[in-house]
Amino acid sequence: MDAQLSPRAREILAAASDLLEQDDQALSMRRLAERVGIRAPSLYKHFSSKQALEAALISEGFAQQAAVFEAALIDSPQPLVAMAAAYRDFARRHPRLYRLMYDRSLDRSLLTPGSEDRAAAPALAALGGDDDLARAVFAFAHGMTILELNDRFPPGVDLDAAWRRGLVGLQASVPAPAMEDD
Amino acid sequence: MDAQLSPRAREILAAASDLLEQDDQALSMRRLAERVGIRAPSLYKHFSSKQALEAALISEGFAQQAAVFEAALIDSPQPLVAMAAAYRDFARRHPRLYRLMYDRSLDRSLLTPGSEDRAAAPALAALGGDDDLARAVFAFAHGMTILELNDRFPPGVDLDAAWRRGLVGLQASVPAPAMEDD
DNA sequence: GTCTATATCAAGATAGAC
DNA sequence: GTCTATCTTGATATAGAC
Repeated sequence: MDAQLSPRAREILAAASDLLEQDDQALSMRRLAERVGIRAPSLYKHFSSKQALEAALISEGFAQQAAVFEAALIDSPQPLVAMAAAYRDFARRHPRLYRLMYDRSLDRSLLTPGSEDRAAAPALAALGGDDDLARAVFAFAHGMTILELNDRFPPGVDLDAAWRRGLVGLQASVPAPAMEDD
Repeated sequence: MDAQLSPRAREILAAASDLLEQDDQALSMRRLAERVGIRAPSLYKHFSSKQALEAALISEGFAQQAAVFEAALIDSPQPLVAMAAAYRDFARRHPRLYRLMYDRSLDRSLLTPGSEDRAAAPALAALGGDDDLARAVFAFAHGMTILELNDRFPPGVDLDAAWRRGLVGLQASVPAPAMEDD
């Protein structure tokens, strides 16, 4: 992944990834430079702008999501359930990256081409190619996830139960996988 | 609503509401003061901080949502469908207020007491008091809404269809309203 | 590819006079 | 309740030397 990045740029990106998860304001060009051991203006030799750097982080995030979703699709007898668990888990492990990826509009011209689609493909496959249903499931998963990150559910509630309830309802209309003898 | 606010504070709040929807960075204390016709430091005689002012905007937003949801609950033969339409409509009419209300954690001690619960109550009633299902429906509605605002669906897709698909699935498990002769 | 120096701009907030 | 003056802090980014 990110084959077009220089080794130095990759080091900077790794440092940015660490910084991002520290706290909401941690990722500034100054702090990133300090972390890397150079001065802030030098960063611009590697990334043309902060936005470009963030786009690289986002592309990496999509690649990570794609990997875990593909694993869920292959390994599990209930791909959608496994994918939902993986979705929530990714966001809880990287909450600020998740926000960076989903809280705003994307300038897709800055992303690694195809990275967003690759993350979405396994879910669409699990849903039998039904686009409307895939959008509804995506919305449900994102809603559960971001509302949890934003503390919008009362403390102590059983979010697993809400996830199950939602997935059961949405999944009712999924065509069953084809049998071997069909 | 907001009975504890002075008339002047209410004027300021109305100006803040206008400014907020102008663009993402429009609501600063300086610009707000200019809009109102005073200097920025004077605002602090009316709101103790920018956060307090934002909390007042958020409380107002919840009150507006409560009003439209209550209307949907009373007027419609399909309250959940009507509420979903009202939910989406509110967010599209006030996209930046909607983001302010839902994009981050809330300091609920700054809100008008009960405003958040009042907005949630009609949906819970429409769902027969099933908390898990209410959370799933809330997550679906928020997800559809915020992903639309963030341009996360391909251009030109039929979002009405995705809304219907989601609501139909989730609603399958809603207990039917009691019949007169039950 | 790194540096120093700097431009440019913006933000929230406080002190104290009137 | 308004003002002026100011504090404090922060940000992204560029120019040009080495």
